[in-house]
Parts: sequence; C-alpha cells; structure tokens
Amino acid sequence: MRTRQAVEVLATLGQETRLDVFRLLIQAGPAGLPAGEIAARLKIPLATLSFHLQHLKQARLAHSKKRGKLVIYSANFTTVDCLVGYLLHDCCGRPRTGLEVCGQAASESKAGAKSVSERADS
Amino acid sequence: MRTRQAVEVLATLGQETRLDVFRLLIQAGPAGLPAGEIAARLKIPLATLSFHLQHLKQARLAHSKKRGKLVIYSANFTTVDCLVGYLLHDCCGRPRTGLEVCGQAASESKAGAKSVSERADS
DNA sequence: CTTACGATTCTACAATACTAGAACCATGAG
DNA sequence: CTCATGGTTCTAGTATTGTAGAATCGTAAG
Repeated sequence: MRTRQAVEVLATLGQETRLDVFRLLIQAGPAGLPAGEIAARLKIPLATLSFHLQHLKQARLAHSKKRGKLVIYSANFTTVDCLVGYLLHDCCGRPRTGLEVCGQAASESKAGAKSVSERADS
Repeated sequence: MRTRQAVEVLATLGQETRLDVFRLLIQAGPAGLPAGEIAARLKIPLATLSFHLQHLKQARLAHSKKRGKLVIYSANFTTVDCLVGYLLHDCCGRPRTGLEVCGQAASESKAGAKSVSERADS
C-alpha cells in the first residue's frame, strides 16, 4: 500500500459514523448487510448512510452486491490488513514477519514484491 | 484503545501533511527533530507545521521536549501499535497473538487487563 | 537591557466534509 | 402497467479543517 492510499483509508476510518458502519459490517461477516438494515441499526438517515458507504467503497473498505432490490454491503478485511502492514512496515520501519495477509486483493497489483520498507511513497 | 481514541488517531494520520510529518519523525528516531528542521525539510510554513504538531500531540502520536530555544519533536510509536491492535482485534475480531506491544504507555491506564475484544467501545 | 531567532498563537480566509430532506431511479409484487 | 419499497443522487445549509501571514512569546546571546 502506498502512502496516498493509506491516507485515504485512514481518513475514511477517522470519522465516527463511518467507523461505526465499518465495525457493523465486520460484525456482520461475509454475508454482509443491506443498506436499510445498517441505517436502521445505527439510526441514521439512508441518505447520510449512502454518503458514507460510497466513501467506504471508494477506499476499498467495503463492497456491495445486489440481491433483488436490496444492496448488500460487506466489509473488505484485506484493506485493513494492508493498512496495518503500511503502518507497521512502510511507515514505521518494523521488520516484516511473513505472516502478513495483504498483497494483491486490495492493491492495484502492479509490480510484484518490493520486499522491505524504505520509501513506500506517493 | 477505545473507539473514540482510535477515531482521533485515524483522523490525525488521515491527512497528508500530518502523515508526512509523522513519517519524518519516525525516520528521525528517538532523537527527534526540532520544529524548524521539520518545516524546512517538508517545505511548509512554521505556522502550518505547528498546527499539525499540536494535532499529533493531542492524538499522542508525538511528544515534544525543549532543548534550549529549540523544541524537539519525536514520534510515539506505541500509539501506532495500539491503533494496529485496535484495528485487528477490537474492531475486527482477530485473535490476539500475545506479541502486541500496546498497553500502558499510550493509554490512560485506567482499569487494567480487559483481555479479549468484544466491545472496545466509546 | 536589547537584539535575534525559534516556535507558538492569533486571525481570517478557503476548501472540504457532514448531514439530511427531497427528488429520483430500480426492482419486484399485484 | 401501476404501485410500493429500497437505495442513490441532488441540493443546500452548517460545521469543521487546512493554510499561512502577522503578531506574540521565550530563550539565549551580545
């Protein structure tokens, strides 16, 4: 994960309503939740929720699929793993353990490895 | 770390200038850097930098000490560890590994343990 | 004491983000 | 086709945040 994307993900989660939504989606697991259900549980207007859901999608923290007339949202855990990887290694120089689960799923999968930290810029 | 604090830390790092400052402080290590030096390296006005440094301090991501007429800032790595812990465990339900380095240093050290995840709220 | 310099605070402006009602668009049921 | 329902987009108002010049404060040297 590059710094630019990390900023986006951090800013997205650095907002109370959005973090609430995200946590709810995490709790819901892979099955996800329809938008209306999220709005009901968190007691926020659908319009407001929709605004935040687009944000979460943009940051690849959530994705949606349609089922009938419902739009089911689910959390993208991989992006959090990538963010954690960025925070520990690229940003802060901690050695990688090899247990990281990031990689392709939430990156643009351009050039492959790029082993250790030192400039994970722009 | 509680959700409230996590939001603050996430929002603080979710701003390009501030993340740049923080990364520079991390690179500088425990010795830290005087404010003027940071401003010079990042090419931002001192007033703007000061604004962001107060933010970083408020979120416990940095702290300052005076040496003569200089104010030396250094990064607080522990807070990042706590944030990572929150993201993985409290927020997202991953099992704790026992390798976490969070704990007292960057928390208000109120009541002690509170072992596993499940509601790390407000 | 006076001056120089590093840093913070004051202030104001610009930009961005959050909220939510209202209008609108899809989909499935009748 | 028409209607009801779930969701998004439009729109606008409010609040918050980021930027940076100018004024100010604090420390150390002359």
